[in-house]
Amino acid sequence: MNKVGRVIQIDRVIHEPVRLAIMSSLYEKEFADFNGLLEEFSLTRGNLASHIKRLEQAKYVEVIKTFKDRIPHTTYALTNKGRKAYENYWHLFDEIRQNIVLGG
Amino acid sequence: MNKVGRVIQIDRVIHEPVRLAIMSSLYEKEFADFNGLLEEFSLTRGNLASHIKRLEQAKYVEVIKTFKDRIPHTTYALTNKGRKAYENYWHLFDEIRQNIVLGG
DNA sequence: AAAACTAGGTTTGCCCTACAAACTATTCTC
DNA sequence: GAGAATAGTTTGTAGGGCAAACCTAGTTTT
Repeated sequence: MNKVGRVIQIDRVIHEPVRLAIMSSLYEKEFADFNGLLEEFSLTRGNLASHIKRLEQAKYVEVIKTFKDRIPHTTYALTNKGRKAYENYWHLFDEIRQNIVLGG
Repeated sequence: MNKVGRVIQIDRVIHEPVRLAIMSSLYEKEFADFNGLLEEFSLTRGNLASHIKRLEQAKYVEVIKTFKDRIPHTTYALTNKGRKAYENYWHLFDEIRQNIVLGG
């Protein structure tokens, strides 16, 4: 293993704590809605919306808009890409933890 | 478990990838020197110095200045506080991973 | 002793991002 | 149409990472 020039290549989209928590939540529960996440993580609406937007742009999360009792209801779920990225993130972290990391 | 107002309380000092890599390296090897880290992670001197400064300010890392063949040689090591913070960081991450997180 | 080199920084300037607060758009109820 | 709720977008600010330039103390070379 070449020690020279190892590069830290962590996925910054996922690495941000709020987004990591959202991804983690979605990974386990399959679905989550806007107000649920809002309450769960004590965020402002704007802040939550912008984090989700970031995850959408990375194609990690898809948005499902429905109506529930005639009230708009937005639900989120991981895409396949998001699921893979999330798994890969943890995989990389295991390697960092064992110090066998990072790139080559 | 109260779901309202869970807070994401990740230690940002450690969470930054470069610093996480440095901490990880020190956790395993006990010691590391400036030029070793420089080479290991492909950083500029200024960038590395500023990350280490950050870790020093948090009292996670201590600096050991010696001379090696009359050439100054700076070595770094984790403090007890740093060691604990590092372990705690991973502990929190395990909880995030299992989604049993975060505060409460 | 002057020049050049080395280790280990500090300073400067740029750019990106998180965040709160304010504002907006859409659809519902009355 | 007025008012309320959801789900955003926009704006402004503060903080942080980064490279490049500069700095300082000591060492070696000439």
